[in-house]
Amino acid sequence: MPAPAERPRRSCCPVACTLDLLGDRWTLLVVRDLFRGVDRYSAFARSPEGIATNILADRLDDLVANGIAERFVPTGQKRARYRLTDAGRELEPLLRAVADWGLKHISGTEAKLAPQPK
Amino acid sequence: MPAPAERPRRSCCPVACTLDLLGDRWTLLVVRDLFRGVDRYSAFARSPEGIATNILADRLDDLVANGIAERFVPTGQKRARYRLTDAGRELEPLLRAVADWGLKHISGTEAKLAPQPK
DNA sequence: TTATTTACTTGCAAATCGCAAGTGATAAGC
DNA sequence: GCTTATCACTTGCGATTTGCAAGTAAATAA
Repeated sequence: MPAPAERPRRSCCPVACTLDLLGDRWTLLVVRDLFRGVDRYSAFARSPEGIATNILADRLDDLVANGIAERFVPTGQKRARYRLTDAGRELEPLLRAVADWGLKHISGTEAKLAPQPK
Repeated sequence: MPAPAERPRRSCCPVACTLDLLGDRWTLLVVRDLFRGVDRYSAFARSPEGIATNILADRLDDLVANGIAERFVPTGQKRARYRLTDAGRELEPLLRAVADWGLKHISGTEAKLAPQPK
């Protein structure tokens, strides 16, 4: 039972609807990792924030269900990987705005966000 | 006991830290209303998403505690009002990015965000 | 002076979170 | 080829948070 998933829409406001998909403490961190090129389950789990594995599984499912990320298995391999969809990639300005605000207004924050190395 | 309040910081990532303050389903909607000039408790509660009053009280407290909004009582009046601080006003690009993404990628969303009519 | 509204608070059940501990498949080492 | 470690999850469960409904005291309106 995922958290930011298919709930009844609260209003037709684009802010409210986007928050229905991304509005929680973890989803955007997974998206941030996807932007950094993280693509394996265990790698997301190793991020410094220490997401619990059940939550990670939920969030990845949500992101896939909502068309922001996709799960795939590279040919010749067996283990799953994740990558951003086009819609997911278009979250970059949003993510950047979040990072910029944090850098400016929360002391002790450090930049590290880089565009996908590839 | 507010939700997105003074928790131990999860990491020094500006995205994570910003999410510690704004990462839930309601906080940014209250900020959106503040941008629209909504300033009274009852008016926030009347927004179409229908925030529960206990949650509204919590979120307003959080926003004030985190320096994003401030509570004030106009001279000659008795009832409280709320307004954005400078830091809060600088959330505009973030809010706009959230709205833009929703408008583009979630069907049925309608724009309405306008700069504070002042 | 009485009735409304406003700005909250309180109680409580249901949903979600976060931790710890599995589990079975895959890959690595010998 | 066999053993061991890693990976991608799932499960259980207590603690926290949510969301609904109802209540309250102060302020404003009638």
